[in-house]
Amino acid sequence: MAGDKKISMAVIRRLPRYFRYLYDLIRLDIRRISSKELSERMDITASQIRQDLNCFGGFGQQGYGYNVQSLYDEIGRILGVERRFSCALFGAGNMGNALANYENFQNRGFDITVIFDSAADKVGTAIHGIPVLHVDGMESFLKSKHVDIAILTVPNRAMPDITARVVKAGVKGIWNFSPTDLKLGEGIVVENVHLSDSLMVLGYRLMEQLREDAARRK
Amino acid sequence: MAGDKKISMAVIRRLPRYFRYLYDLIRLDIRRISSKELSERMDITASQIRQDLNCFGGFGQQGYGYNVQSLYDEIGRILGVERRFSCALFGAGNMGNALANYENFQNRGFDITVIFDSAADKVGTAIHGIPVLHVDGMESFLKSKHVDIAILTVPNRAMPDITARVVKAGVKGIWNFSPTDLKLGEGIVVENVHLSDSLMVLGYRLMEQLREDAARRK
DNA sequence: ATCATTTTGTGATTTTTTTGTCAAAACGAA
DNA sequence: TTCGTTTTGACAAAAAAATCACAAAATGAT
Repeated sequence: MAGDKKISMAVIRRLPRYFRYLYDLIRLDIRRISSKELSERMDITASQIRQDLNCFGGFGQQGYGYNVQSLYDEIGRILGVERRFSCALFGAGNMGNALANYENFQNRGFDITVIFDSAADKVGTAIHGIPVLHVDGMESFLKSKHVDIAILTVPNRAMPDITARVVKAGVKGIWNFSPTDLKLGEGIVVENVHLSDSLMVLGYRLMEQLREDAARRK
Repeated sequence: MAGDKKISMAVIRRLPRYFRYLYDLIRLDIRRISSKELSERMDITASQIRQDLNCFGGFGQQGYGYNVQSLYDEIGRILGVERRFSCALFGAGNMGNALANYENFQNRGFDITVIFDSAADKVGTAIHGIPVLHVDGMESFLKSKHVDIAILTVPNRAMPDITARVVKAGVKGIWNFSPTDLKLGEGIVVENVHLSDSLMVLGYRLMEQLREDAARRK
């Protein structure tokens, strides 16, 4: 049952997907589901589903399956959706703007409380009601207000400086949108969103696919 | 040597990262590098680097290491950076705007040639010089102009319709920014960017880290 | 209440991925 | 050239992840 040996990252990264599918089921008013049926919807094996869920405890019932609502609640609890994190957004450029305006994050428990930038025409304004402050003032801000997560959408060249200062100020989580890989000490959690890497992989796979299509059509 | 047995996705997903590091080395005017030194910079094992690179052929030289420039060129060639893809962006919201304005994608060979939206106040305008057309006209547009990739940043509810139409129009690659998982037939390449999944994983890992910190401090 | 059916949880097995190891190749100093 | 050093490429071993397979539990129809 609820064994407490280290859960692998592969499993963790699948949890949000389960969470989304379960939410869909709730909206469809489906009350129970077997690993088999879920596996068909999600296009993974039933065995994997059972194994994944069992990392956290026996949520299912033999001969019945899983109760959708309570499984949803359990996964939500594991992912900590009820918890709230205070976030500071660095960089009010294109991506920064998009993130600041994206309400879903607030709904998911991530509150962007402040935006830092260095452009004179942005400092003093507000985006989606969130004040934009000059990045020079980050230390004093972070000293008075607790911030859990720094969301980094600053240009590459600014990354080393900003990162070092953010970490020094005690921020423990980083959501990184720059292509830079952050090499940070123990105790800092970094989650990267490398859009250009993703795009390059898409390009590679698409080329491969087109090559395959051409070969078949030959 | 250049064996042609299927390259695993795990390897492919690491290539853009090698590519970035090699570019950094070029800018630092470093001409040659051993797997050992690269492994220290990238924080992976030298063995993995050698194994990864050998999937595509013997780029290195014993006693010398790898020539940075030619390795960079090789990986670029594998990733197809010289190829150009024509892209259509669907959704001129926050994320759509950010992507349309992000010049790096154009530089990487992905040309956004058109933007589709359904909002009356957006249709007819241009974003970053790219015309915004009404989504109703996508079929006729896609019939006359070839489009390789659809970039989807439309609301969830619009996804099923847009996806079906895009695929029907012959688009072969999809860069998906919606939380929806696309279940499409063979021959369509989908690359997902699930921002909220990434954020949830960050939240989970951060919670875990904070718990650990607390335990140590106890 | 009985029993055939469903379906989980779990240990075993297989597959995939990563890491370790070393002979052979190339280097570069003397 | 010669020889000790460096470093790859390839293979072997280990670790991690996914899948299989089945006993045991619960269901639900009769």
